[in-house]
Amino acid sequence: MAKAKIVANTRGPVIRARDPWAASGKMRQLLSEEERARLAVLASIARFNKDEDVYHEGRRADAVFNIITGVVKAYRIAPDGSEHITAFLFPGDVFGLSEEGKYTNAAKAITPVAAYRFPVSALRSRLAKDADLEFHVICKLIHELRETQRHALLLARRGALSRVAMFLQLLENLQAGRGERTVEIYLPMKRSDIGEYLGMSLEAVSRAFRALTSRGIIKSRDRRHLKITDRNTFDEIAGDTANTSQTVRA
Amino acid sequence: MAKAKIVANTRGPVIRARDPWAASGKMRQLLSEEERARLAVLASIARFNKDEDVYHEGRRADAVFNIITGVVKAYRIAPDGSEHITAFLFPGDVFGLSEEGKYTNAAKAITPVAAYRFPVSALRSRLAKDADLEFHVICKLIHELRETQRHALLLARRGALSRVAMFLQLLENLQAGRGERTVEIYLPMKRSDIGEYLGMSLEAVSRAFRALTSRGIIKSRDRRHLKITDRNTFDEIAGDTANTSQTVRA
DNA sequence: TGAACAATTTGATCAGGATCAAATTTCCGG
DNA sequence: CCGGAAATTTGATCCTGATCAAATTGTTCA
Repeated sequence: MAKAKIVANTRGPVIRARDPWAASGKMRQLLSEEERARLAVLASIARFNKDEDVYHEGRRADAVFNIITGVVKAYRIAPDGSEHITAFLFPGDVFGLSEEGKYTNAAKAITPVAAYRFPVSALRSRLAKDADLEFHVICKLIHELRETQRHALLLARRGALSRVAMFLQLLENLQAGRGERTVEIYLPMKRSDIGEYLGMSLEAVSRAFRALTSRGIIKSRDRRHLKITDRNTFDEIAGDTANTSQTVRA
Repeated sequence: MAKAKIVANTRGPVIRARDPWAASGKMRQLLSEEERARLAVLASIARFNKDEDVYHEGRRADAVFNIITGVVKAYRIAPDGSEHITAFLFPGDVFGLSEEGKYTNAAKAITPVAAYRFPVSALRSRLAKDADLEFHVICKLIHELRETQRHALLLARRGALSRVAMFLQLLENLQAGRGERTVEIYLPMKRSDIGEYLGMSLEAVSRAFRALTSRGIIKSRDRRHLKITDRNTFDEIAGDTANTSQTVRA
């Protein structure tokens, strides 16, 4: 388990929300200022170094995290030792929801990370008492569900270029949504991480980048910064199969 | 849009829940009898023939469905005309949650289907007033999120056998969870549907089945019924990378 | 019951990636 | 600023699954 330095309850954590309805184009906060305040009292701040574990599988899940700065990867180790990445988590993202007191995956900071830490028990009883807050959480979950389905959609896509392009699209949306209008896309993760997320080899990822570059579709400043130079072809390759579905079991 | 025969409010719909915490082994109902009763008054019953649309993309999302019997596939049509299946929906499953008044995917019955139909407006105001019920919905959503992430995991898996095996595992869990302890796995969907769900060609699906059969790992009675004859090798091939992660953005 | 069509299986070819190897570049600690 | 380790790129070969075709089997309905 991470030996995170818990920095005590300072002022209220500002749970900055990405637009939960991004697809609709409107920039809306998930939680109101007041709602955030209601949760604020529960949190403390934790910091993690690059490559430090936030928590790992099987660990008792006693807290939920909300990233302030940095990037985290959520992953699982397969019995054969290989690892699979289920998600990249960016500022604003919440993670660590557990099922029955155990984390079912591991999380590791891939850059220095600061995050709010919510004890799960407190959170639960708080939610139970606040219907309004709860409703927003539901909206959030539905949104997340959609994102995950998008990931599945991405994985179903054959063709390395398609996958990588769609991945870049995803990153771009994520960053644009948070107001980082730098035109440039930032890739905090390693090629091998991308490969695992996309279900392909790191070499294939590398080649896909080169292919996109040589075709003049993207242009990279260094290994972690690039911009899209040919929007049309890019979107075409990414397939742009827009949305996903919403389904729940009762 | 489906011209579903709405069969009016009969008695209360029994929202039969699959175990929301299946992984923990305990068989728990998502909603209590009483909670179900609270939702019951909102629903009517709709029936669909095999191959009939339940709803389709872009349609105003005025209702949520809860399957009583039959199987539904949720899918999207890509701009290039190809379709991708995002989920198979079985009895007990709820679907049709919309984002902003529009369905973002299509749903079609692949067998005759009966389902409860909940007008979305009524549902929403009901939920807003019932914190307890809402909490369970959250649990449900988290569960669904987990399932979807499992789907993503499945898609990331390379190797046709792995994918198909994992798919069968998924079906088995689903059916076992509902108490159908027939040992036999039932496949209500076409090979091409499976292929789309798994992101591979229908021929590859067919070959994977044959491969598993000739290796003595599964044995099929007919095209829609099979059982696993070699559990060990099966699990090994399926990779059994158990669980997934839980992540939400705030 | 058979014609017509849908679904599935099987075959053969081919391309995209995986994999193994090696050369470069980047990153860090000292 | 240097040396070593890690990350990335590049190369070459091989294999899996996509694709195109055709043969079977199943299903539906007159």
